[in-house]
Amino acid sequence: MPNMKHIAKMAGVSLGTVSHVINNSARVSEPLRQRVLEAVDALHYQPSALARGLRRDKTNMIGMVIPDVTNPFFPAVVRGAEDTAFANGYRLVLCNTDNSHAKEMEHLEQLRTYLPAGLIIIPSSFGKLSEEVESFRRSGAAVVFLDRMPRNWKGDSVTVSNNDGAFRAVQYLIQLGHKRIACITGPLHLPNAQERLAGYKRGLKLAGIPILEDYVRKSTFDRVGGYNDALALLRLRNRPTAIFAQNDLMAMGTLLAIRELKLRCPQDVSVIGFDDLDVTELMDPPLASIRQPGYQLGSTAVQMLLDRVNVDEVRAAPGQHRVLGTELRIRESVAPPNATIGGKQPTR
Amino acid sequence: MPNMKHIAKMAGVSLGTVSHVINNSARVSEPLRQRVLEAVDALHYQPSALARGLRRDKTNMIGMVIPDVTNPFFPAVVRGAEDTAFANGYRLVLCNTDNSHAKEMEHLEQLRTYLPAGLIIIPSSFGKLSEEVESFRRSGAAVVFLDRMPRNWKGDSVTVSNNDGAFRAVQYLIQLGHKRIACITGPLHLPNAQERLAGYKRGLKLAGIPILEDYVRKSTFDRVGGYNDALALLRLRNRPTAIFAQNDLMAMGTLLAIRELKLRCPQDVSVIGFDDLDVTELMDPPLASIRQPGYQLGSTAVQMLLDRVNVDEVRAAPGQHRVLGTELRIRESVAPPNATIGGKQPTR
DNA sequence: TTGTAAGCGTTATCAG
DNA sequence: CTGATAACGCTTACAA
Repeated sequence: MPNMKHIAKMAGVSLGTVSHVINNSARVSEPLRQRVLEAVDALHYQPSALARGLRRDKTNMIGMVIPDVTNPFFPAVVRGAEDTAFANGYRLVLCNTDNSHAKEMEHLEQLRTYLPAGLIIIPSSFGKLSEEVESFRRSGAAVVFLDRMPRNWKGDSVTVSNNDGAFRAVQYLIQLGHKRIACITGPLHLPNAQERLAGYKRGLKLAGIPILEDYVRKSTFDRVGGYNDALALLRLRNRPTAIFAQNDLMAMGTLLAIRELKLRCPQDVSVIGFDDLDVTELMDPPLASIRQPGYQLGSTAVQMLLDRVNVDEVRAAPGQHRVLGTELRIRESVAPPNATIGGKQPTR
Repeated sequence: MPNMKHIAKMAGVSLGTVSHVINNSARVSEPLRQRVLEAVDALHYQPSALARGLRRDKTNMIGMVIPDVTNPFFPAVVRGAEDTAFANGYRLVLCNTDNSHAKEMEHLEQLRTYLPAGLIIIPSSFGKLSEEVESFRRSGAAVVFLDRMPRNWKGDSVTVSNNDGAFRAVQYLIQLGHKRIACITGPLHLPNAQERLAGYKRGLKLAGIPILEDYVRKSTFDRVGGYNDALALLRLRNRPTAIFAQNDLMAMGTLLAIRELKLRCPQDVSVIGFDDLDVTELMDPPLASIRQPGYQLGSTAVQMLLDRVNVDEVRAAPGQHRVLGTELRIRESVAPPNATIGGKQPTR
């Protein structure tokens, strides 16, 4: 592969001049500039990102740490981040933590040694994380937390209005006449799960409906979790008439559990999710959900990160917490309790 | 951040010795070894991946180029790749090409300057691609094509039995009594789309059913594409009784088109997809599909790549073409033509 | 077994 | 405006 020396020789100039031309770091006379550019073109020269990074103490990579690409909510986020990063000349290094603290830490330690320009992280644990994240900042990388963050985080973050979204979901169910409303939560050490739970409770409280312990099931943010905890809920003597699942994957598990028990959704049980994945409208029944702007979450995170890295006024500014809105999407998986749906055949 | 010099000073040894301890590249006396290790621990030292890569002419990154994480088939592949890479100490750099040749090339050019150990690519174009890929190999990176590859590619690849999968889908439809079977294809410059089309035609031919041009719609591998071309098919005077969509996203679009025209699936039109995404069983109606082993595709690709990089016997071996099997998954979206489904209410 | 030093491909400083 | 030259942090002959 050609390097700067080759270019310099071919163009008959010094190394420094080549560098200056490539980086516009000093005025170079037009004839020399041209010769350099021609050589670059002729040899298909691309500067070594490694050497450059080593020298500059910073690369054009952005580390992105997420729990699991396989959860359909995250790809949209990743895509938003990737697009914005790419448009600005940055590259994304994707890391799956698989919800494991150990994996998360290992990824971070490794990532740091590449001197990325920044780090975007959807954390799945909060133990020694802050410490590790601190050393990213010390090494000059900008850090943005996405979707969730440690309690005491003072830096940049982008999240969604979890509490509000959950609140409105519950409010809508109540408005339909539901009183026995259950909630399947994500792992409660995750702030977003907590916030959604808080929103759920707020909704019930406001309507004067007592919060039953049995109706709150701590689960995992996946289909299996939703399935298992929905089964448990549906087997209660005092079965809920509506279930709010804290994400769509769990809502899907809930639908499966409802089928399993030969119940019907929404006639016997209403279900509402959170995320509003693309497939919700195609489901049986179409799943009501709280929409989260995944793509925007990712692209906003990268934008904030790059501003902090490149914009002088922002570099030293205090941490920004950006909160994006959520939106209730009503679909056929919710109905009044014990409703016979007018004009519609029961779905299977 | 601490570097090797710090460790050397702290342990009272030379730079070279530290390096030897860290890489096990030479026998170092136990006492020195211990002192080095202690210093490493005390300072939380991590070698700079940039410096190391620059010196070794190779990093522990694997570039992964895919069309779009947002297509739910790819995350499984990415996840399989990520897991296997991580387990072997490698990191994945993810690049979305958005099905654009330009983006693809730009990603590749940039990627190469990081001297990745390898490249896994699901190509979305084939123009100057081979050329660029060649320079990866010259720079010492192993390259594995995934899911599709250029005609003349002689290196490693992992694909699935596209032709066979499509063939069996069509065969099944025919067996149910269908004669008017349409096919919505992906972009035909993509080999996998071609193969699936060939499998479709093979199935029809074998049954002596003529292949109608009107029944083959060249589309794009997304929901909108499926929707539009399904609409066109469903408006034909001689409407097909079954539609084979070359991926699940297009099959979903097809279901939407069917609803739009107030037809019913499967009573009026049977639909079968390709991919077998996780959500298929929850759809309305549950979507029949050809299963592709996404995760395995990704993990196999990384495995092949690492073998070529690290295993002496493999390094110089001729390119391997691994083909993974597909599997027909029957679900309620297919039925005999004009069937009144016994005991079931028509779905909506 | 351990230390020394060259060099990987850049950038940045400093003379000229 | 241009050219030497010293880092950046590491690996790897080679010398001691």
